[in-house]
Amino acid sequence: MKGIRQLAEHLNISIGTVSRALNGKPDVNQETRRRVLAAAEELGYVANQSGRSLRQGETKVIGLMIESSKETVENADNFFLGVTSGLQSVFARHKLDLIMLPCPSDEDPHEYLKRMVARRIVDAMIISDTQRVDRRIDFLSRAKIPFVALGRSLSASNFPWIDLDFEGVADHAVERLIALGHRRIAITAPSSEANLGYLFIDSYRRALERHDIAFDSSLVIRVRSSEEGGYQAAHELLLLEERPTAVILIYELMAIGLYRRLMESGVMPGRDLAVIGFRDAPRARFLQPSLSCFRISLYDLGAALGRMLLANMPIYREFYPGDGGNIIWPLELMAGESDAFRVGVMA
Amino acid sequence: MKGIRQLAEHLNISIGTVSRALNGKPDVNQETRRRVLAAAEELGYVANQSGRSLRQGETKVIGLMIESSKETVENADNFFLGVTSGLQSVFARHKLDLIMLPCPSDEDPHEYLKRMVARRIVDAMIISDTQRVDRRIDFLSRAKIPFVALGRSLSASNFPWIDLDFEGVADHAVERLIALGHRRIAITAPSSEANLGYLFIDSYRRALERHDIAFDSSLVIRVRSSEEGGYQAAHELLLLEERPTAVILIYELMAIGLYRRLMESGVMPGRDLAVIGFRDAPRARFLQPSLSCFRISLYDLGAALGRMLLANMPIYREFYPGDGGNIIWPLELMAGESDAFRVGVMA
DNA sequence: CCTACAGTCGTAAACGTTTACGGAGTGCGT
DNA sequence: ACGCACTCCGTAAACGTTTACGACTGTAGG
Repeated sequence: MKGIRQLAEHLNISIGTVSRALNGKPDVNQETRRRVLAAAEELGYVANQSGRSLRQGETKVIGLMIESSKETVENADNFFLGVTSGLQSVFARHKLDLIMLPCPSDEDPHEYLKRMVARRIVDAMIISDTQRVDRRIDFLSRAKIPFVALGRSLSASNFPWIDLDFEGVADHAVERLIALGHRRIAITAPSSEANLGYLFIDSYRRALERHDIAFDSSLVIRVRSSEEGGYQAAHELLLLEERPTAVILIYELMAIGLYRRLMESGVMPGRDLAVIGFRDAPRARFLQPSLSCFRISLYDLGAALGRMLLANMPIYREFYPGDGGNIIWPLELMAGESDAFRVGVMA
Repeated sequence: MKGIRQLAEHLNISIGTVSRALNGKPDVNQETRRRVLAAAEELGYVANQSGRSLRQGETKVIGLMIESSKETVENADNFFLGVTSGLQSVFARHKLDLIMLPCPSDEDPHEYLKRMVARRIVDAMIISDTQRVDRRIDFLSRAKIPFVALGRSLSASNFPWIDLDFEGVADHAVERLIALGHRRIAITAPSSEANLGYLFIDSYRRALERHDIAFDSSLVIRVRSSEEGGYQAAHELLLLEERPTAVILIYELMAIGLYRRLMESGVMPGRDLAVIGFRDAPRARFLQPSLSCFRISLYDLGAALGRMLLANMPIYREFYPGDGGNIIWPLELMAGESDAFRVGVMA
């Protein structure tokens, strides 16, 4: 089966009518439409995407750009696959397909994005891992490519994004720990330029000051957000002269390494040191003692991203009237055993 | 910047010449080519992929199909991101782009594949998670779409694939454990139809028989290949009347749950029960005691897949003369502490 | 009987490329 | 002066769709 022309010849109908029948246009006889659909099914005809895209200037494909930097590969922990399901649940309603565009680690993400967009293989883009200043956002805005970002950025004043509620998490974590009697609370921050670090630490600082606890920069541990980073964070914590009684992890995977290093020194998490993590990943779920951490439904997040994207595309806007604005995505604390003690009582 | 026509007008050159200049065709003046390339760079022109694909019937895009079933989402553990890097390292040489095609969990993988292929958004396919009988393989063969599979299958007698050396791993693990004095060795098998389970168990059985140890089907634990599955596997092991002294895990992530359940019953992995895993994932790296497991370089695997695919595409075949055949991918044992004891000596 | 109109369908142009073909110009040998 | 080879470039067709436009029916209303 080659193209629509062969299908039309096989039916003794003009190619225009066949196209209209397949695309559900109104001016075609019911009986004709039935025959066309049946023949298409039988011969396994599917429209050639190149021809269609060329004609109508759209591809019905949405791209999800993911960066395959070494750090992402080690840490992503199915984050993207999880989000993908949610996205697809929304896109399926409009016969849109989702493809993932993995940016090679040796290529500049901005250049990669430009290349993909210029080639017109997608109609719209979802970008993640936004940086504090991120040229991709300016580019997409200027080029008028519909997009939505997973993560805030300072690059443009007004663009569609969803971001996790880092500030809420840091705030909640600090309040919770203080309520449990902690006064000396450490926190980890990413070493990269990702935007989340600033918000996270700022909120932590404000929460402390609200309780008249002085901010101590030696308690902000800058390590990679990975298992190894967690190991190193624990190492640095143990070196502090006045050891903190609690630590907040910006990425819960770090808990795995952190636990390990602590136990090597005979420090028991959940008894000698309270630990709270952020953004639960499947692999941290089995820690012992179980980790208190802030969870997120990747599926729901993906669906929200999808709706917001479509709300920003003229053709689909009408279907998603309320989904235009930005979202700070709330997280829910799953209390575990890793911080279940009061300072001075058990420690 | 719209298309090649605008670029041509801007240069006062015919559109044919511009195209030839950009595509490195021989019959174009050096100076003209230089001007064209400069103008293209300046105006940010990139060829519209739809037009190009339509004309030449190829897209310069390779698709990597991944199934986002629940099990995959929980377990994949960046397996695909790792492989992706290797693939891209090969594809970059030919200006091929890789996209990932996530099959929605509610769609039949075979239908999804057909749809993607019919739409002609990719020139070739990499499929994974091959089943014992897998209609995708017949389809791709018949449709003459170049492809390569990650995983063997019985579906077609001759198609390009790479598969992990399950048999070698099971064999090696059994031999190693027997050398350490073990006689009663349990093994886990997947509950799904994936092909690997059969090979794994078969090889395990043969290795045992080689040492005159009777195959005991109660030692083959069928659970999901996940952390939860590991937990359950341990549970079942503990219920056996004559408890095994060693267990081989088909998926090392299971070790996390397994360890947990064992410790709950006071059974110490690496002292009371030897554990060997398969296909190391980053998240198992931090187990305590460290897990003995068979490693694999995802990058190298991806690169091999890429070469094999190109060797099966007429245009690129010449570049990869030796990469046509199938590969059984060897794995290397990384000895850890989880099986480092002799039966009867320490236990 | 004429007009209007709704329901169908065919025709052809257009989308942005690539490429086969042929033409214009130049240089060279006879 | 002529033919020939070579270099460079323009022309136009083709890829597979979608869709604006108009043509052709049949029917209803006047």
